Amino acid sequence: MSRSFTAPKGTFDLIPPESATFLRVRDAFAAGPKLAGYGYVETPIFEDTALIHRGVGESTDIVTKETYTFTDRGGRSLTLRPEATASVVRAALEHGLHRGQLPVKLWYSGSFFRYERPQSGRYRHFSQVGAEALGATDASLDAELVWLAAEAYRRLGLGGCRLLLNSLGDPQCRPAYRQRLQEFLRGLDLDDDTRGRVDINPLRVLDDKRAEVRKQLHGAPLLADHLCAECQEHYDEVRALLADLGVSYVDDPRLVRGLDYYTRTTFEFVHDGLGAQSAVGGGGRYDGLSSDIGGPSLPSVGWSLGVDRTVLAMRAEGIAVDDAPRCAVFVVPLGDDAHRRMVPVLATLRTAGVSSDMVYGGRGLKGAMKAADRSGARYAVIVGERDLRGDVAQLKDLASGEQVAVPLADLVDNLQEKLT
RNA sequence: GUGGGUGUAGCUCAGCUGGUAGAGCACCUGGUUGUGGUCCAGGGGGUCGUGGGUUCGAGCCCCAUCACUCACCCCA
Repeated sequence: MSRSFTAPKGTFDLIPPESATFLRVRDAFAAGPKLAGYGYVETPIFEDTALIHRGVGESTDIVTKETYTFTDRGGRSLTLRPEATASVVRAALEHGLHRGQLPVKLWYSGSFFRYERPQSGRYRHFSQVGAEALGATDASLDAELVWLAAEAYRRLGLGGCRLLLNSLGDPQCRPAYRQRLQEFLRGLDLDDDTRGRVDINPLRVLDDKRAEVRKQLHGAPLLADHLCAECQEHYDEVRALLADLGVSYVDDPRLVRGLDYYTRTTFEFVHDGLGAQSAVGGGGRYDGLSSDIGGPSLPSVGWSLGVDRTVLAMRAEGIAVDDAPRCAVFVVPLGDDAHRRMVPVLATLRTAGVSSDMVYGGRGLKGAMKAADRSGARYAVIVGERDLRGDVAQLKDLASGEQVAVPLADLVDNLQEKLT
C-alpha cells in the first residue's frame, strides 16, 4: 500500500456507487429552475478578490478567515469563490443582461471553496446548485424560488426538511433596529469575540448556538417587530403566496444568514441528519448587492442548495440511491477471433442506444460469465468459434438462464426489441 | 485557532496481563478445457500511520509527529 498522495484536507472524491446519489441530487435541484425559465450560467471558479470581499461582505467570517486567496503570475489577487451570487451578478452586469427584460433568471451548478476546519457536512470544497432572479422586487419571485427548492427536496423524498423564514428588513428599517439590538446586546455577559461581533454584525449574534448565549437572548428585540411598512407588506405577501402554494414554513425571527448582502426575505432549509450542521440550503433577497459591487440598483432574490449536505440528509433518512453503473447487455466473446469480431458489434449496439459492455483482458469463460453476472446486465451475448462458423450468437437471459441462438445479423434488432 | 476520538489486508474490524499477524466481505484461480448466481478447495495481498524510546522481545507500554474524524467558533 503506497500512500504517496491523498485528497487535500477537507476534500473528498466522489466514486461509484455513492457518486450516483450526488448526480441524482444535482439533477433534482436543476430540474425546477429549468422548468421555470431559468437559463444556465457558468462563471469562473476564481474571481477578483475585491469582488468576493465586497460581494460577500468584509465583516463576514467567510471573508475574514475562510477564503482561498492567491496572487497569479500577473500580480492579480484572486480568490476561489466561496459562493456564487456575487459572481452571477457580476456576470449579468458585465454582459448587460440587466438591460433587457427583467427579471433575468439564471441557475448554476458547481464547486465552491472555504478554508475551514472540516467536519461532518462541512468541507473545504463543496458543491452547490443555485438559482437567481435579478431585477425585480416582486414577492412572487421570492415565493417561486422557495417553492422550487421545497419541491426539489420533496421529489428527492426528503421528509425531514424544514423551512425557516424571516425578513431582514432593508436600509430604511434595519439601521434603527440594529442600533436597538446593539444596545440590548451590550448589556449582556458575552465573551470578547462575541462583543466584537456586536459592533460589526450584531444580527448574527442572534444566531449563536451556545446555550449560555441563547439563554440571554430571550428578551432581545426582533427585527420582525421593527420592519418598515414596505418590508412588512412584502413579507406578508411572500407568506401569503407560500400558503397558496402549499409550502409549509416556520417563521424564525432569529434566522440570520452568514452573508452581509441579504435584505428582506431570508430562508433556510434545515435537516437534523447532518451532525452539528443543519442547513441543507438557503437563500434570500439581496436588493443591495448589485450597487454594492458598483452596478445599478438591481433588486434580486436567489438560493443555493448544498449538494453534499443534501446527500448526507438522504443517507440519514436511508433514501440514498447509490448505484453502480449498469448495462443492459454484456458481451462474452470466446477466443481472439470472436473478441475481434464483437468489437464492432458492441459499437453497433451502443449506436442503437443499447447500453452494453463486454469482458476485457482475455479471461476464461467462467470468469467472463462472472463478470457478466456482476455487471447487472439482463442479457449476455456469448460468441465462440462454433457460433462464428454459423454466424450466430448465443443470447442468454441472465435472470432465467434461458439461452437461444440468434443470427448475428439480427442481434441488434433482437436485443432492441427485447429491451423495450 | 481550541478540544475529544481513531489509525492493523481493497472494505469492515478482531488481536488477552508485551512473546514475531487474524476473521468476514471483496478480488483472482481451480473443481466444470463452451456458461454466471449457490457450494467446495486454493491463492494474492500488511515495513500494524511515521520517527524515536523502554525491553531479551513492541500491533500492544512511553514520547514526539502526521493523517483521518467528530465537535467548538462559524457556515452550504
